[in-house]
Amino acid sequence: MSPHPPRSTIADVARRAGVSKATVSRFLNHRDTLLSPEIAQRVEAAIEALAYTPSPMARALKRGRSRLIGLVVADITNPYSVAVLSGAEQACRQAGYLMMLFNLANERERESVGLQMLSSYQVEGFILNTLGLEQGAVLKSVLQDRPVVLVDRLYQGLEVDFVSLDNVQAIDACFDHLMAAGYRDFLFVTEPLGAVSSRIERVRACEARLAALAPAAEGRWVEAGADDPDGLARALQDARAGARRPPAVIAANGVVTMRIVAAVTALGWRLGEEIGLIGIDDTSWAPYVGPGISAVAQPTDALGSLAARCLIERIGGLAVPARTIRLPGTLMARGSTRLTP
Amino acid sequence: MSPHPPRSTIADVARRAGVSKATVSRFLNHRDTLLSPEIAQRVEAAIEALAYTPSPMARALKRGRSRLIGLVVADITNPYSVAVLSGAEQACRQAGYLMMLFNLANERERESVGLQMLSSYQVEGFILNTLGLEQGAVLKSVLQDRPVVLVDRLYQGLEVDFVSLDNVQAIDACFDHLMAAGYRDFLFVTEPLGAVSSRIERVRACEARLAALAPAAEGRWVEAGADDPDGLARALQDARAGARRPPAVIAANGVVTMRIVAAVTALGWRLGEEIGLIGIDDTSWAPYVGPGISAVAQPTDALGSLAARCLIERIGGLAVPARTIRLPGTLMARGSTRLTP
DNA sequence: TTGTATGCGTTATCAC
DNA sequence: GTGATAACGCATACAA
Repeated sequence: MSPHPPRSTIADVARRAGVSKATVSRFLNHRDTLLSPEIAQRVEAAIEALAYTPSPMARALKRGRSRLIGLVVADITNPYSVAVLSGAEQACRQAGYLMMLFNLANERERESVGLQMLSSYQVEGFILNTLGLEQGAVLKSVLQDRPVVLVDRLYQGLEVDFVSLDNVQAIDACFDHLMAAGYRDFLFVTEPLGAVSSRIERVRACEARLAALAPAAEGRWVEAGADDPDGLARALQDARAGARRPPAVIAANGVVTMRIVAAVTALGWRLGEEIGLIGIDDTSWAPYVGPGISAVAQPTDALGSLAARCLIERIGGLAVPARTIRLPGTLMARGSTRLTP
Repeated sequence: MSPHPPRSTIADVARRAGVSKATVSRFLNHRDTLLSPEIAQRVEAAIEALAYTPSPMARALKRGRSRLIGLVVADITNPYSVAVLSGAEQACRQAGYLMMLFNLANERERESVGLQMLSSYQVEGFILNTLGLEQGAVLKSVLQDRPVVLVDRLYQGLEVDFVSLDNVQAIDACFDHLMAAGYRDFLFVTEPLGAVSSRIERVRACEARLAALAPAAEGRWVEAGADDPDGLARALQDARAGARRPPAVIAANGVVTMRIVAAVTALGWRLGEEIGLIGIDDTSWAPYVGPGISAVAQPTDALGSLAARCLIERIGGLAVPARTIRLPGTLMARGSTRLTP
C-alpha cells in the first residue's frame, strides 16, 4: 500500500473510457470541436469517476506556456502592496491565470533571486513593484523578453507598461486642501529617496508646487528613515519653530504617516492643533488616530487590476508602445488638517 | 528571429561541455560525489556561459517532488495573515522550498478551488489558515495524504499538526490585566463565530474566566459582524448602562478592535475614560489611537516559522502523532485600559 | 566515472 | 473523428 495514492493521469482516464490519451486531451482542450458526443460522454464520465485533474506542470512543460503570472512586491507588510496584489490577483484569476508571489521583504539582494525564481517557473509575464536597483540590462536578460508591467515604481531603462498613482495630482490635491484650510508653512516627509521613482516624483511635485506658491507659502522636504526617529522629531520642531502659525506636514506614504504620528505623539503635540498632517495612502486606522488623519486614498484595487489587465493583453500579443497609466487619488479630509487659528 | 530566445536546457549545457545530459544532471544534483574534477569544471563553465537554470517544472514532473509548499490564507488583507505568512515564507526559503500562496479573500467557495489548484501544482505540503467549512472527508481527498499543518484554525476531523496562539493564556492575560486595573464589568466582542475554532476557543476561555470571577466581576459576549455597526454600538451602550463603573471591552482580534474603535468614536466616548478596551492582536496603529490601545501581541513570526518547520519535518518523513503547539501572547498595556475612577 | 535509454503527464503532428 | 507517437526538460536505472 503506497502512502500517496498517486493522482490519476490522462492515461488512467483514457484506459477507463476505452479511448486513447489523445482523445482525452482533445476533450480537455478542444471540447467543442472534433469530438463525437458519445465518446465525449464516456471521457467525461471517466474524468468524473477518477476525479482527474490535469497537471499544470506537465502542461506547461509541453506547451511552453504556464498560465502563471509572477508578482514581485517590495514589501508585503505594506498594506499598499497587499491592496494592489488583491486587485491584480482577482483580474488574473478571471483571466484564468494564477499568480505566483515573491516578496522582497525590502531586501534588495532578493530582487534578482526572485526574478530568477519566477522566471524558472515559466511565468508568462511579470508585475513588478520592486526596489528598483537592478540594472536594466541584467533585468532584461532574466526577463527574457517576457511582458512586464511596472506598478508604482519605474525602472531606469526599461520601457514597458507602467501603472501608478498620478503623483502630481495627489500632491497638488494635498496642497490645495492645505492652502484652503489656511496652512502656509509646509514640511514634506518621505522615506529615503534611493532610486524609487515614486518617491522622487512626489518630492519633485512638492518642490514644483512650493515654487509656484512662493512667497505666499513656503516649505521644504526631508527624508525620514526607520532608523532615525530623532531626526524626524527635530525636523518637525524646526518646522514649527520657523513658522508663524501651525505648519502642515505632508507624508509621502502610509509608512511615513505612521512615523510622523509616532513622532508627534512623542512630542506631545495634537494633530490639527500644534501641527497639521496629511498623507498619501488612506489606511484603515487613519480615521481613528487623533482627530482623524487626512489622506489621499490611492485606487489600489484599480491599480492592481489594471496592471494585470495590461500584462494579460501583452501576453496575448498586443504590440503597442509602452503605455503609462496614471490614476488620480481621492482626498479624504479629516481633523488633522482642520487648522484652528 | 524568435521573440523568445528560448531558455537553455540541460541538453544545451551538455553539448557545450561536450558531455552527456546525464553528466550535467549529476553535476546539478550530486555535485560532490561521482564526478571527475575536470569534467565538473567544464560543466560548470558551460552552465555559467549559457546562464542555465534548471526547470523546476520538469524536475517536479520527473521526481514527483516539487519543492513547493502551499499556503492558504483566509484573508490576506488581515495583517495577522501577512505576518504569519512572512514567518512561514522565511522558514520555507531557508529549507529550500518555495511558497505558493492562495488567498481566499474570505470567500468560502474558494476554499476547495484553492486546495485543488495548489494540489495540482504538486505542492509537497499545505499550511492552512482557512474558513474551516470544508468537510474533513472532502478535504482529505484533495490533500491526498500530503502533510498538512493548521495555523490558528482547527479543522473538524483532521488530525494534523496545529500551531496557534494559546488562546486561554491570551484571554486570561487580558482579564488579569483588566482586573488589576480595577475593571469589573466586561464585554467580549468577537466576529461571528461560524466554525472558526480560534473564535470559539476565545469565547469559551472568556466564559470560563467570567464564571471563575463571579460574582466579583461579570460580563457577557457578543458577535459583531461588519454588516451591523449599530448592533455593536447598542451592545457597548448596554454594557455601560448596566455597570457601576466604566466597563472594559475585550476584542477577539485586530479586526474587531478596529470596529470597536469606530463605534466608540461614533458614540463620542474616550478610550480609557468612558470605556476600557483591550484586544488580541497588536497592530501597528494600536499605540496611536486615543491614549493607545492595550493589546495581546501574537508571536506571528514564530507561529509562521514553526508551522513551516513542522510541515517540512513531516515532508521529510517524520511520523509522530499530530502535534499541537500553543504559543503565549505578550500583553502590551496602554492607555485604553488605564481606569480613571 | 560516464553514457544510453526510459519515463514523468501533457500536447501536437501525423497518419488512419 | 480517432489513435499511435514524438517531444517538452529533466533524473535515474542500467550498461559500459
